[in-house]
Amino acid sequence: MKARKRTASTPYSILGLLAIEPMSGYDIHRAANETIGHFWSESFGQIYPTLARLAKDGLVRRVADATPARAGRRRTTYATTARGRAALAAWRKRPPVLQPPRSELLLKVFFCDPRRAQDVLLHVRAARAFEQARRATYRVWRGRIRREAADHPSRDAWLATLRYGELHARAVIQWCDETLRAFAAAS
Amino acid sequence: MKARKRTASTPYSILGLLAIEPMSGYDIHRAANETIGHFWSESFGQIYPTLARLAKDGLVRRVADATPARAGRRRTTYATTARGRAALAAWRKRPPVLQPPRSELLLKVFFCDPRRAQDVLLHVRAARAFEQARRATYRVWRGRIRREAADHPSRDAWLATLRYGELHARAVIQWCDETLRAFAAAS
DNA sequence: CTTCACATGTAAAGCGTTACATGATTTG
DNA sequence: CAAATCATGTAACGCTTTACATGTGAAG
Repeated sequence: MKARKRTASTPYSILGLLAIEPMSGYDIHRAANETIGHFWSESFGQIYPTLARLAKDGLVRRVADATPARAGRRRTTYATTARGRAALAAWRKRPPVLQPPRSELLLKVFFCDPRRAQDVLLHVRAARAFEQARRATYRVWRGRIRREAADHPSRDAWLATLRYGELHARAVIQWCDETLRAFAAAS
Repeated sequence: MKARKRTASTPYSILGLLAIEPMSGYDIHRAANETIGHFWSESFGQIYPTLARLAKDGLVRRVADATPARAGRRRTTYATTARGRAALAAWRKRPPVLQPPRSELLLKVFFCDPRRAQDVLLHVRAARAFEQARRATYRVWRGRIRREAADHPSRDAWLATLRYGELHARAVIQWCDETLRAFAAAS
């Protein structure tokens, strides 16, 4: 009779997406990439088994396809149930578990050999380019939210997570610039 | 004859710390928390088995204790070998694998019910307090590096990772403030 | 004499990705 | 008809944490 672990937020990420709109597993994967991709990710290997479990537990249910498959195999669309939305609300209230941060880039910087700094600065430049590219993505997303979700009740919440991405990208780019300058001066 | 996975950076984080100074497994855990803790973490369950494997592979070796145990069980101190340092240098050159970001806080914000926004804003306030506290830690660390590593060749690299933490904390705090303001205005 | 800090290690379980298997339909 | 896209699902593997097991010496 021990307290089980219950840390996994994968079921809730799925529940949350289905609460916005009924979707198939395939859609969930795409929607995750296109909306919460800068701070969350789910693979098919997680999505399909989790959907099956949620359905068994009565937190989601199969529904008729609103948008039937355009091509390929027959799809299975899921929607949340009242119990599913209640579970989501309860999860939302619980304080988020902050996962230990892990940045291999910073690890390489920390263990950087000053005589071989160029090896690592290459990675810093790549990181800068990556964040710069993401900034462009964020601009696209911002336009999409403004156009397609102008009156949606969750609009402000979506803009807030987007804003996080922008501020994060700005901070990373500034850090890359400062670091590149500091090591250029040193060499 | 397939290409094996080889993603794990745990052995390199250990190798990197041992390259700075010979240490025991217990020390590695503490050093990780006190120097790279804002972007990396290792648990004992990883450290001890990894140390054993690295020793077997000849990348680290047991050495006599420089600082013998002050209390408790006899400790085992490890140092890097030439092969270990070579492996570390090779790893440093490889582009870092960027791990999919996962922020449960942002997930809760994204799936926030606008009518129950207070539930989530509580988490935002906690996150702000957390980052604020970390800022104080960073000030302590900065002083320690200036005092104790003034002439260490890796000084600039260590300051760079510290600077990352500071910029990150600043960005998060700004985001928290903006978000709290936006939702206060809306309610 | 009990508690705390030091110290090492193993076992189990959870989480997550990757690779693989399968298959239908559209597009070139 | 080949390739791309849509779509679902399983199996294997690897990484990491948590819990447990064990034991010592110092401090209060």
